[in-house]
Amino acid sequence: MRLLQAGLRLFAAQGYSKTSTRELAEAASVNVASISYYFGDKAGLYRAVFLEPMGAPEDEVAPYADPGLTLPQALHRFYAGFLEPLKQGEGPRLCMKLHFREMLEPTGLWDADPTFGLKDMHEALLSLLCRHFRLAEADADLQRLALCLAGLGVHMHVGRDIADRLAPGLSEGPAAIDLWVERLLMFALAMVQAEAQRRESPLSGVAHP
Amino acid sequence: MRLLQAGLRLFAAQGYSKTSTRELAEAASVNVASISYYFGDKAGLYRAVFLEPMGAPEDEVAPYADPGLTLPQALHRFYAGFLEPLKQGEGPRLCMKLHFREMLEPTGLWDADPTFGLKDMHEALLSLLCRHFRLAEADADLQRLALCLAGLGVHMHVGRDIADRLAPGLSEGPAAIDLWVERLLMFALAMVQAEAQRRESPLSGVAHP
DNA sequence: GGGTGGGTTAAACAAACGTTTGATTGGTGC
DNA sequence: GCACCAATCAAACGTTTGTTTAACCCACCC
Repeated sequence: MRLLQAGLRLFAAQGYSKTSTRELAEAASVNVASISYYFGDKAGLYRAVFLEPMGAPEDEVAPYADPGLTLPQALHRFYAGFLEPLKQGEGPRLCMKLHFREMLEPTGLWDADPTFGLKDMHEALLSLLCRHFRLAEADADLQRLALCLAGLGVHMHVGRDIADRLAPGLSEGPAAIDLWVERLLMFALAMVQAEAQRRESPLSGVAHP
Repeated sequence: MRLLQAGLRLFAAQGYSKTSTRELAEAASVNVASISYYFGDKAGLYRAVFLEPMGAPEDEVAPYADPGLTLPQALHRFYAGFLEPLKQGEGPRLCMKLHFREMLEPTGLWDADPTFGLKDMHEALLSLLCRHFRLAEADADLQRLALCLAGLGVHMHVGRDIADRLAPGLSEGPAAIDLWVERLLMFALAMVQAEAQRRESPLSGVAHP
């Protein structure tokens, strides 16, 4: 159905409310009535676009939740999986963008659970860190670390357009994305190590003015 | 003018296009016509709300662009300045949110320069890193590092709501924000150090599967 | 008191919105 | 040939949008 493609493209590009039904219909080269005919209404089309390409959400988590992996291995899989949509065509990229857009200004779709699969991801990240730090339960500082580690990945998606203007061409092509994964992993490991050092000698905070 | 307050609140909360003029007028307890009377049109009110609290943009950059500062000092000022709005009332917080919203889906206000003051910030960050790494000019890896450092700060603003759901109470009160600044600084320094090590021995990449 | 002008108001405006209608099409089974 | 079905279409629906209109109020000045 061409409406799904047009919906993904337009909703991801300009948001839900700025996209009119007529615009959608014209972009898909179909009649306006087709929207309500196939999806009930505009919100139905949005729902369909939003939920369609979502397989099992645990597929996202599984690769790096494996307890057998070392920390660098797990984090590498984490970032590689996170940035993988950037390597493929514009389809998966737009899909990611749409999801992050929904996250930043919910249309009410997942009002009940605005954290979506994010919750799972965060918990997987936490348990991974718990294992590494040999902690039974995550404390506040581990939460902070986990949020920053995830933020590194999220930032690559939501800030991509701006980053491309500030430093053009840094995400061009699959090879560039692979390089990003490498760097993110390096930064992430450095952050984990810094947190570990802080835990050993809590007073090692850098002297600030 | 109550319209400015209502505009800030509503525009920041639900975006430009989802906020109607009648909603704005009712929230401000004024007549609908007042919007065009005082601001010309809805876009004028948005412009006023958006630009009003902006002093000189170089004030944002100046504190940490000083070449006399050490790297930890400069980065501390950077993050402290970045998160300071979070410590104040909801006014500055909403203002920040509005600006980041504009960044993620431009209404056309700064279409000419969608990077806004971000460009200045990024360049200041780059020159700071250049000094630290004794580089004449920033290369791609330095750009990547700068983007990640900035992303750490940006993430605190755009991801605050979601982070609060994933790990509630981590940003409650000025003391918690100060702690965040400390941690972000620690992570940032760790990332810079990791990049420095990588530059010394380029092959020190972690073995990944 | 009468006029002046800024501020406010309800009402109206055209345009765009999401949605529905009823007619038309083209293929399928009988 | 005829009935049936899903699919598509132009047109119209009623509502909401942003904006404008014209009247009104009230303090002020000559």
